[in-house]
Amino acid sequence: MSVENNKAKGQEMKETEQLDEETLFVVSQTFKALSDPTRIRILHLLCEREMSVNQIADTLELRQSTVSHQLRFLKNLRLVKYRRAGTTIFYSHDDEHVIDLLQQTINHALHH
Amino acid sequence: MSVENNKAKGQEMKETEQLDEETLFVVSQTFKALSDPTRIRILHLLCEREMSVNQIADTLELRQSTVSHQLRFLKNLRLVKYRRAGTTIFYSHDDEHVIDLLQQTINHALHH
DNA sequence: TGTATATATGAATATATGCGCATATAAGGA
DNA sequence: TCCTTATATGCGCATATATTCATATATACA
Repeated sequence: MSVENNKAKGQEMKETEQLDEETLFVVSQTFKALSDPTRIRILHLLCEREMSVNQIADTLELRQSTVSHQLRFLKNLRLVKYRRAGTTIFYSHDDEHVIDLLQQTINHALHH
Repeated sequence: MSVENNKAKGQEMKETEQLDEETLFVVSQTFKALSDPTRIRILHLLCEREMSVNQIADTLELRQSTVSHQLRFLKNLRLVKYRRAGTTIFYSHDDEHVIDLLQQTINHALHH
């Protein structure tokens, strides 16, 4: 968790200072989550409302296993959460910051 | 390339509407550029000032060829630009939006 | 032209990633 | 309990990616 660097001091990162490994890992993981078209489509769907695995698969025309695999990926990074209702599991987004990054970038791309 | 979607109308993306392929591609490429620790370190360096290939390699303790390969990647996405000075080539960032995404995410990671 | 320095590039390799199939698990109902 | 539905997961394949080595290119200068 803590390292022998600037983060320990709890202050702003100075410009030239190098990033500590943990920060580098977290940042790269965050962007990696958003670097795959399938995951982007899933997260974009979940921006608006929770959906079951099959609903997502049907909507995006993906195999159930593909969706499940990617949801596990997103769940491990705590970008989505879920609730069970009988045999159905509803997923929803769980990281406002990441959703924000996604929306910003989508809007930026749409407006050239 | 084009789909029966909303972007054609040139209006804001409605919530549930699906992303067209081109937008999906641009967005995923953008995040992919930021998903690698080496590229993050390079871009983070270039946030402050322009640097030559060797300066980057020395600072980050990377091989010259590694830096050069990644700079080509970033250059192809127009995230960096360069200027030549003799035999030395100075690189600098060239996409404020992407630098913004990076800074946001670094700060978010640093402040938990 | 020849040498030195800086950068770029191609090929090879190792690793990571995304997907699909088949199957396992879990919950609900007859 | 058996059957059905919904979801999760292990494995393997194909492909993508990052890095390194060796070498090519480019510029400056003697």
